[in-house]
Amino acid sequence: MKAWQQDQLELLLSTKNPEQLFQRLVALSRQLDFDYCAYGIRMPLPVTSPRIVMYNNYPGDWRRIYLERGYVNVDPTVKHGGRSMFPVVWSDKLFEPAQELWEEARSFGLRHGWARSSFGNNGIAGLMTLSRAAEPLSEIELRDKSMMMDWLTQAAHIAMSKCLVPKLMPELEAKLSKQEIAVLRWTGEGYCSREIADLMNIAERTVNFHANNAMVKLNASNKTAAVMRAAVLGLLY
Amino acid sequence: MKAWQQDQLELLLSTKNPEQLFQRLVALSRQLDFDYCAYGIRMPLPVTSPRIVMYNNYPGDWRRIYLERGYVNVDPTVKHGGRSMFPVVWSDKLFEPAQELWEEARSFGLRHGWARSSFGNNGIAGLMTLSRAAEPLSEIELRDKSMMMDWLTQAAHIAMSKCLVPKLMPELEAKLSKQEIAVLRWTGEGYCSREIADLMNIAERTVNFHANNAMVKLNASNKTAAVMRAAVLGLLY
DNA sequence: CGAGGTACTGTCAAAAATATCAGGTCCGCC
DNA sequence: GGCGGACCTGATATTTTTGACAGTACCTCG
Repeated sequence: MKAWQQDQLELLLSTKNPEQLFQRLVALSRQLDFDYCAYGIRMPLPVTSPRIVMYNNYPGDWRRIYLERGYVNVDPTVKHGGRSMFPVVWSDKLFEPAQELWEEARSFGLRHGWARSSFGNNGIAGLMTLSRAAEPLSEIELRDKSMMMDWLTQAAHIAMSKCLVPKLMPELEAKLSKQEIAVLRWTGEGYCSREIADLMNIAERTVNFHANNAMVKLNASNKTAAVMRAAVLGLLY
Repeated sequence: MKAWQQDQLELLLSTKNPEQLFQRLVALSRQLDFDYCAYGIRMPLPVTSPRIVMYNNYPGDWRRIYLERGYVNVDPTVKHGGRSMFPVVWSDKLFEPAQELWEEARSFGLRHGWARSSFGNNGIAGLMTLSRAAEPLSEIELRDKSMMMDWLTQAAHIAMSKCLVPKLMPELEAKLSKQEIAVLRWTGEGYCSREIADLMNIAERTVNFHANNAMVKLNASNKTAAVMRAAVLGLLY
């Protein structure tokens, strides 16, 4: 369990293939005495139906059921993770709004678990879940291991993001020029082209020109979409 | 150094006063053998000049100089932190683009340091910096402590965010209705009111009505600003 | 049962954004 | 010395947004 961190993080980051990367996460989870590891990652776009990818080593049947019934939209751990970076331990109370899911999960041996989300500067969100059938998570165990569990969550996020961005989030690779960024910023602040032209001491036509270029680069169909995309992708800071 | 985590995190979270909270961070930094601790937090709005708050226990003169010269806009650790959640160790190479800052910092005893940024689901960014005059950070030290440094970064982010949001980011407290969120989502996707009306099976006027309510709640002067604010604040997921 | 919140709808005129046309300079890099 | 990129500008026609007017319908909670 020693010599984690540096070495392990570099190893994770050097893994190009997401499946292979996930297998390494599973191995690390096992070192922390968790049979199951699940990692879900959500891209920030499109906002109306964010792209979500999930990896886990759950029993095949449970994987299928979870997917088929769209449990991801009900799962209280997912809901919690979306709103808070605070770790949660599975409990009856937590799963109260999703009895069915909870009972079924347990029937597959997913009885005791822990989950924590992570966020990056690019709008990508991740959720790490560690679980097992046998031993409940005691206070003492959490005291001893939570730091490594947190580390694993962070490491997984960084490595998985890096590995999945090129395929799943090509807009993130867009390079906006300084003027384009400035125009998008002011636009997002609510100023109209005319006002921005005054602020930047350029012609209104030029403001629209930059805005248009940004729209093309971000594959957005209008200014509002361009501003939003740039914003959620962290391109404006 | 034991019994960190749970207890400490709860202690940090229970601290309402940011200055007092920071003093606790300083104490924890000391336990990790760092004389200096600095924590900077950046609110996501307004995008044209994000509100930034900094806490540190640096010598008074250095604090003043850093502020006066606007070093925050030049500081390579800040720049790095804004783009990556990866930790960095201070080095000549890192500070190459800001020689002046680097030399002056060292003259104040800020010779060896480490920095790491953190991000939340609400667009708030944080940067933790741990530093000291005497010993350089060795590989071995990092191996032993980096996990706790990471933990401290995360904990500081969560605690500081919670503590500063009410004063610095009131928009974050806005509660948007389902319909308002739906309208903002589609708007951010680039659809115009007419199209959204069809998608949602309501009148165009109603779409505008919801959009307008969202604008009021978010204190935005037009739809574009409303969408952007909701997006960066993580209100659309 | 009334109050308050959410959802929903209508019309009209002014203001802004978008599409599309066609140009120009300045800079660093190969 | 040319080439690509960022930067800058003009005019016009069409679509969209915004703001301000004024309402109805439903549900929940006290």
